[in-house]
Amino acid sequence: MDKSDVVTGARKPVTLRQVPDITPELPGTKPTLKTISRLSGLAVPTVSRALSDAPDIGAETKKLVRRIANEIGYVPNRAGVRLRTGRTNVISLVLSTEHDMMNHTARLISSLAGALRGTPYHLIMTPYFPSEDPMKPIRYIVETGSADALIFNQTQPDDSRVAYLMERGFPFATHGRTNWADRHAWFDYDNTAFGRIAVRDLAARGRRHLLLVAPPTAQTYAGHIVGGARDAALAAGVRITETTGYSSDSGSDAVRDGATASLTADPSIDGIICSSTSAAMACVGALESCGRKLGVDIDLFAKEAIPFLNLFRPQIMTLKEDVAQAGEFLARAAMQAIREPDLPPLQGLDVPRDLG
Amino acid sequence: MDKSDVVTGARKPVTLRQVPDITPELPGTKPTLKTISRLSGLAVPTVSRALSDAPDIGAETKKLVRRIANEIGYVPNRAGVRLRTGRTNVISLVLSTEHDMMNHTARLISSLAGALRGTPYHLIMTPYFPSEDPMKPIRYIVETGSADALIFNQTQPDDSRVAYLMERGFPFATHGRTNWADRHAWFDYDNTAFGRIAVRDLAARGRRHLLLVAPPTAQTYAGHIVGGARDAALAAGVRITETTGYSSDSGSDAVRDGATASLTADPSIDGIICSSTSAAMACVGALESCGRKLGVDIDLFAKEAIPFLNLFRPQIMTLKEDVAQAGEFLARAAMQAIREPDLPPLQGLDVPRDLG
DNA sequence: AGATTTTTCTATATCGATTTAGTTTAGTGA
DNA sequence: TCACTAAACTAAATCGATATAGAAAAATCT
Repeated sequence: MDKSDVVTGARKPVTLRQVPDITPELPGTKPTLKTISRLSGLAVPTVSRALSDAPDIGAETKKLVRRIANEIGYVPNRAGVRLRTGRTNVISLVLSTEHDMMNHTARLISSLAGALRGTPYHLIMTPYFPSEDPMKPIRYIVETGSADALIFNQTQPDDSRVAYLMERGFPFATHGRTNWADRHAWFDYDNTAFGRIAVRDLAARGRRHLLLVAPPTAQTYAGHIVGGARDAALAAGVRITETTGYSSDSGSDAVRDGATASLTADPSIDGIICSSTSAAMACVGALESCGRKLGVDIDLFAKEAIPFLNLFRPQIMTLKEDVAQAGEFLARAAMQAIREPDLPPLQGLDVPRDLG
Repeated sequence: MDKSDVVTGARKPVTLRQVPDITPELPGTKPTLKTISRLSGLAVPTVSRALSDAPDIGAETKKLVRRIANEIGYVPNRAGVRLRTGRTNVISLVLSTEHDMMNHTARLISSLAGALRGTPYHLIMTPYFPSEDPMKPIRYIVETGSADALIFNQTQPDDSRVAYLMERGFPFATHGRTNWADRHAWFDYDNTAFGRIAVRDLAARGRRHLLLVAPPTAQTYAGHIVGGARDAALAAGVRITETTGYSSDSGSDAVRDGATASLTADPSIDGIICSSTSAAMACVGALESCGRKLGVDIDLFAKEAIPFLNLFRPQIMTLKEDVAQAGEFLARAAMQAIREPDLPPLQGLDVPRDLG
């Protein structure tokens, strides 16, 4: 027996009559709840509640309303919803405009956008410039309520943005972990594994002294790479030199010059580990200018988001970071943080497989 | 004499008294016009009109209202404005998720975002998938009114998106021209000049038979490149072969295979022109696999958004396309299309300077 | 002086959706 | 049969900003 047949003491529900008039009054006018109200003869709030499947609306009524809504192509007005409920249906991707980040970021954007297809959420970009306070865009979004959730990257261990958002209970997901990783949503590439694999594979090729061109130490993942590399170096009995004065984010020229200096200062270096594509290209420039032969008397191990480096030099040893996976995960994590704030936050680690 | 002193027959304006109470009632509550209304003793519409500098509000009143607004950090609620006026303060960048997302688009995004800083406009991304109708996202934005203007690229001569938007009078700006270029806002790289310079520079190096790896013919700029190249080829007396079966957008593998076939089929080819970075890299792969020596018995001329190719192979002849300039221009063009629909649309051409 | 004009402000309605507090109707129990 | 309850609605208020119409006060004109 259908639940809707059990009517015990009830007001007569509306009869499922024919829709009187489908043609909208003004052709250029978008349908609203009022349009459906007029067409169905029901009050506007009834229509609203019917569409949101509220328990105090009759089954036949819901069916009628949904049919009309479908036929006239009703889509809720976002400004109306936002004004009344505060829900924006917007997820903001906050990103640095630093160019180094950009090819990575472009992939992230497209995968985030893809994951939000079919959901009511839109993706907006809130850029900030490396020269200004990273807190600024975050505060702006939270204070103006211009998004339901935030996604951002370049996390630091004691990231002030994360602290701020957790304190306020504002939904967010990060690309990269923090000291409070157990308490918020994140997705991360397993950079510890990257560091470990890099050292192991280089050691397996007989390299004994590795130059590690890591990210700036402020970033959480720099620690991961260094940690993984050190562990593996101990195990394999190889030596590691961490760069000082330049990092994988320093820009091509700085890395090239820095690496050249490092290689000249210590000719025993026979392997390089790079955490970014552009740093890897700069290092190739450096080692070739020092007269070293890649794959012969020195090896280079690098991480990349796009299969590019092996077109550049087939000898480079590479590990792929699947940014598309990150985007898809972060979109889901952000939506869950919005809709189910009490559930444990989604967390995901992309563990690279060593194909070497 | 101050204009505000000329009071000829007027209602007594409000006295510029001290603000009675600055503390907002509930600390977590964002200030609205109502807050300013309460603090100033003025009606809400008066406050609104004062802030928008309406002519029927007294100078002292405006000063008072602005001061309070500043002190309590008033920011207009976007949903309120949007609901009432229909203005979204949003500009949508519509882009394909497939294309050459890596360099080009990423730069475009960051420069667009930069140009919109300090304006009330936000940038949202509306991606579409190559498999689906390019009209779909456009129609969605226009019909749901989710942006005030659109920006998109990959224009075709008789672009249906442009036709649709012009017909409806919806503000937009394109990266790339169309048949109706005189009637809408656009920014374009002068690809005719690119084609011309490429041929001339290759001819100057003694190359006599050039392979042109152009974009898909559907795109407007493909015609420009081909046109420029043909003209210059006539003038210089060199031969041009346009690729068939593959274009600069076909993907690295397809370009590599195609170019290999072309070079094998016609060994007289001693120069290649590429309109994209990835195609250029693929062509290098092809020519090297044919045993040709870049810069010695064959030359390659390519366009790139980021100085990358000369790290890859210093012998590649390159011309730079300044995408940042495009982003900045398109942002301004879109804003003008919104605010001054009757002014002639902004149009800009980036003419490359030949440094060869 | 009285009517008119000007300036400056207020009252009210509105955009679209949703929440809260009723109201109607039909069936139930005594 | 009559109060009582449950179900299924409707009415009114609200979110924040703004457009429109109208009202109050001061200066000007006749």
